[in-house]
Amino acid sequence: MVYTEEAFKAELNAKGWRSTRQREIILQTFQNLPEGTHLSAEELHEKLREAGHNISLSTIYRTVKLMARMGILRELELTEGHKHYEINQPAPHHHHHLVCVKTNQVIEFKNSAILGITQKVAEKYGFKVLDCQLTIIGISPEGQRSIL
Amino acid sequence: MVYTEEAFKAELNAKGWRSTRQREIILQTFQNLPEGTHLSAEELHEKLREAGHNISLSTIYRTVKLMARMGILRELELTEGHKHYEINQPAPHHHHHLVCVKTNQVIEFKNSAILGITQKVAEKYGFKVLDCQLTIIGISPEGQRSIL
DNA sequence: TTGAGTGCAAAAATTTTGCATGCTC
DNA sequence: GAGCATGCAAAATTTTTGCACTCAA
Repeated sequence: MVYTEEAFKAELNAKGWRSTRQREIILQTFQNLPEGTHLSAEELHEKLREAGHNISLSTIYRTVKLMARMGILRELELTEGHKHYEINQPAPHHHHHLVCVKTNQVIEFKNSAILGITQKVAEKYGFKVLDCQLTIIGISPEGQRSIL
Repeated sequence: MVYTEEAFKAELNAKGWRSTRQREIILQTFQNLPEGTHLSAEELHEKLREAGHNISLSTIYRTVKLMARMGILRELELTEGHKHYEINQPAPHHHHHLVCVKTNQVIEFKNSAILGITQKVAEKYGFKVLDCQLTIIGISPEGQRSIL
């Protein structure tokens, strides 16, 4: 899935919002990230600065929230203490997370059954689905071995 | 599932931690909440104060984090902007959440297949499971009707 | 007796907001 | 031209931490 600038603009305009340079850049940045990479607001800010784009943190916060509400980004709250965002990929690339409470490691996994469950539940309640996340919290093999 | 004071103490001691009045009270408070109720640190603080227990916010933050790491509480990050905690119920009571990005409403649902998927994934990676949460983010019927 | 746990206040970290200015529609 | 979006700084919110004191093991 590659959102073209035009499609993005059309979707924004349809809701009365506007296409801006900042929003385009942020979308492109997320689309060019290696699969599974997720960034916090601060990390995105830094990455943009490195690329020569001075976009304020306020705008970043406002934009990622907007894009999450549009279903373009997924908002992840894993173990790092702040929110992370990543591109919301459709079915074959869609993944979920396994999180260790001891080592804080995060493993991604895919499972095709989850989407089916999600669609059935959403249909029952009349929801339009933007994203679904199965997060498994547990203790990794390394964590189980550690003394603490 | 009702954790007795003794079982709680034993589990704490087994890891070198201690059973304290504050920890007992917090556990009891969560256990007496109606099913599906989740509280933020601040809400728990207020609830404890109402019940005549003056436990500092610091202790509350430290305790809920500890209990989440023990698997006694689940840490939820739904839409409210801060973490919420609830008792981690075993299978028949275990539930998941459907969240609307427009109205912020949260619906709980149960699904027995999720635990099976979780166990299979955890086994593959050698994880000991503490909790699993399928969170569906979408737009509720009311949200779809709203103009904004 | 030892050191883990608590409370308090201060600090840190993260996110939101008011307002003047800029830019899209 | 109207009003949504941005940037900046300030504020608000949420969470963590240092330290002296308390209490469980």
